[in-house]
Amino acid sequence: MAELPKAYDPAEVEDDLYRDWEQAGLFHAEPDDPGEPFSIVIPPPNVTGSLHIGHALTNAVEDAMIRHAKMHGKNAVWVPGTDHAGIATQNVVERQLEEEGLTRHDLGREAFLERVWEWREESGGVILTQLRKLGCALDWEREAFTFDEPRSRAVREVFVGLHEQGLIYRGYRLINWCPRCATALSDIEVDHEEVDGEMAHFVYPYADRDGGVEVATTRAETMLGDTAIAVHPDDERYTEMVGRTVTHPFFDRELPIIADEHVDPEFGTGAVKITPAHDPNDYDIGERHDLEVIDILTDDAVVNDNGGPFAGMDRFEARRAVKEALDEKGLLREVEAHTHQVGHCSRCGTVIEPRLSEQWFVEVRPLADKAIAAVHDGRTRLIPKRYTKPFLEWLENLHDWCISRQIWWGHRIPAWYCPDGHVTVARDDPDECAECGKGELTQDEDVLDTWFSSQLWPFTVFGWEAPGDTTPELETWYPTSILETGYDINTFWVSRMLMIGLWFLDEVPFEIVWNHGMVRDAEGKKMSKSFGNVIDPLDFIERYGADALRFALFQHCSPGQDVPLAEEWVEGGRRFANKLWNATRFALGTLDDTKPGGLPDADDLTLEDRWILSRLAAVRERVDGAYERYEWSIIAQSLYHFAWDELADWYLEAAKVRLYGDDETARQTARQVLAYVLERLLRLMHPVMPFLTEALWRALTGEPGGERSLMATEWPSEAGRSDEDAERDFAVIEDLVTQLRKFRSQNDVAPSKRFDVRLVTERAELLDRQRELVTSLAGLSELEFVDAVADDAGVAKIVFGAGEAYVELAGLIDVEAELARLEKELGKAQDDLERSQGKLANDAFVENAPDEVVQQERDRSSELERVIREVQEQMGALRELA
RNA sequence: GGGGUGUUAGCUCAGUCGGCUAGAGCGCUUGCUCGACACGCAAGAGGUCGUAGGUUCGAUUCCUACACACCCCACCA
Repeated sequence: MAELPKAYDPAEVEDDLYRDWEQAGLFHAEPDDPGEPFSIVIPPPNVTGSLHIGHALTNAVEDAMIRHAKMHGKNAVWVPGTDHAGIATQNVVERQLEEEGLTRHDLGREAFLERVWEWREESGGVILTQLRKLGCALDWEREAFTFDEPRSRAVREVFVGLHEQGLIYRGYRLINWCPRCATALSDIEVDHEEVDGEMAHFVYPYADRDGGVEVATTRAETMLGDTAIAVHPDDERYTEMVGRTVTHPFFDRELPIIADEHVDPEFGTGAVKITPAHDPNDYDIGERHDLEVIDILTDDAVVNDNGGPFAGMDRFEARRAVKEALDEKGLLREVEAHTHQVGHCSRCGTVIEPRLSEQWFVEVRPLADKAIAAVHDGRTRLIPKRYTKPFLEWLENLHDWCISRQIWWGHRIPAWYCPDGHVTVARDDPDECAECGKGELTQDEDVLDTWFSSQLWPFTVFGWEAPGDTTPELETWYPTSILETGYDINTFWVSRMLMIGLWFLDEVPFEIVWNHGMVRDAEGKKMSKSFGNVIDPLDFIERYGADALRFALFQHCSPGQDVPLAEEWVEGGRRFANKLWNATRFALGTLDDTKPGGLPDADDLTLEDRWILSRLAAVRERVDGAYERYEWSIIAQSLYHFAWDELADWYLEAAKVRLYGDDETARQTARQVLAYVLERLLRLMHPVMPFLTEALWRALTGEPGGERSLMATEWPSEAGRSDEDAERDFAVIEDLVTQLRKFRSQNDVAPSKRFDVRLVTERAELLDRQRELVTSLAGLSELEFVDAVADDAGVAKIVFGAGEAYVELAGLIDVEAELARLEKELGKAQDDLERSQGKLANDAFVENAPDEVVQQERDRSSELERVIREVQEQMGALRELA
């Protein structure tokens, strides 16, 4: 094998390795492949997107799961694909048009859609290419798109099916309207944010007497659509007013005062203005009392003709104008500051307008009930468990789902209207009205919520297009083994997949929902463009390597916990990769032609061999356990600790005695053990750092790659060998060596300077056998075992767990030089102390400086006093010696 | 308003069933070109485990209350 370069250069190997795996078919699986089925479907990223750090986390984790499963001999498949992401994608293309000074309406529906498809063809696949950079073992032959032909057929089938079952209906309802996107949204596409606003109080004058009813509102302009005043039925203040009317200040309209349980008498004046067209509660009240509904806004939230003198004003402009007009009429009472929650469009941030509108809905209750049952009886489990409760509560309180969107990019609603207004919902485009037989049908202009198609993902990717469909893929891989995703889309996506999967396939789409956290910056803050703390994973991959990024993510990733990420962590990942690279380089330089294989005869194993094999068994067990619980941080940290601290720092150093010695048998034993341990470690690490381990494994084993890749090897389920005796004995060595090194460091004995040690120890027999090891690791010349050593100023006594070590100081320490050094140290400390005490003696300082600063100075003084005492003691001892 | 999470070293986090001297990375200090690695080696400093109680032989770990921080959900104008 060619010699490895001195440092690991990820860019040099990553792309080639990926291509090699792919060409060898290691990413691909067929239903009839051997092994227990294991499947994951990728949370399809938006075609618009480019890889962000959240994708990197999800996909690194899923990749590790897939590689782990494959190494366990499972028939593992990971299906890639993208989401057409209705509004998000449409917005992107609309923004492009804007730069050309165009709107989608200038192009018209067809040309616009062509344009979006074009754009998707050009740049829509970028994100998938980026996933390759991360190392993802995705089965590219199975790539799917939520808006491709097979998926579209399934969407249509599901829509028509639910409609036939009466679970999809069209109706006038109050929905969330985004005036910028000009479309309806579902409840969860609205983000509530606290906003500082105003609560305006004003009076509706009674129609038939003096005075009036005071009401309060944060959205004054809605009063243009008010059609009643409501009070609580038991509110005595208003009892006699119920049934009377007030007059509208701007219109020739009388509003009845009605009684409704919904009103909270404690809040405000206890009287509420009712705007059925623009407030969900008011709408319900309007239904109960059969109130008139007056819509006062246009699609883009401008006051319409119903707003009389305010028509043409933007809603916020109208808000001010209405208040002014009320004030002029002497009806405005007070305007108080009021912070409240305001809904914003989750796609563009525009303030949402509740609005009455005709839309398509899914009646979710029956579907949700099935999902609830599945979670209750454990057919689907959420990890961590704590997400279960909010998940269930959400399902229990679910309102019907508004699925129609007034945009163009998406699955067109398969409903047609005849001139008489009859509705035909059909699997195939109809020629005539199902009700009256008339032709000249026009299709509904709207498209479906993007989540309506992505909810079908876990089975449409396996070929499901209609109820009853079965394919080998479905039979093998559905339900999927695990659904891994951020907790932020449990409601958007996970819940809907669960509901619809149960409804149409009568089976949960996944047994486990494993939630990772959100990637944060180094301070634990949310990453956002406005903060400027966004990390670009591709940039990091380029600079540090995919494995370094992956490792940094894994290190902090445990169920449900947010993952802090900073450049230093990724740098740490690269350092670790480099460490392993160099450990392997060392091995290659010393192994000669020895390839990894089995272990030598147990009789030939030395203490350090038995120890590292035992540690290997331990880390393997720990990693296996952590995999069962998906505790990535434990997996990463255990591997790190084993590879760096135990293998590199201790075992390699210990093995050098034999590897560089001249006992051929011993050398061969060391080589075999080293090759064995390293090879097993690379396997254990492969799911976490696939590129690095693959490159090193090929160098180590001489295997050619392709089908004979590390990726295709078996998980080392039996690696290592537990050995308590070896662990206990090696701990004695570690302890002694560490204490001796400490002595060396504290006394400034040069690392190259060897010295003699006499030991008084209960483990003389062990240490005598391991004399060479100890001497080598601690840099000793002689090791002598004695029964006792008399107290003597010239001898240092070093205590360790199994006894004491004694070192002659004479000749070891350069007394003069050491005294000079200490003299200098003492001088500096005394100067510092003098200055510090001077400060403290200064009353002005003590009086005026902040308490903590004064305290700091006091602490400093006493610390300096302590240092001075210690240095003086040391100098005393040294003088005695000289 | 409801629900949840967290509070451990300067920073970011581990800490499995309550039990040896509470760990890691980064940062910091000191010394080292020791035949893999200065992307390194060795040694070190640094923690009243948020506060107050309780259970226990023993609590960072379990319970209660409180404080602070963060997150999610929610149609009180």
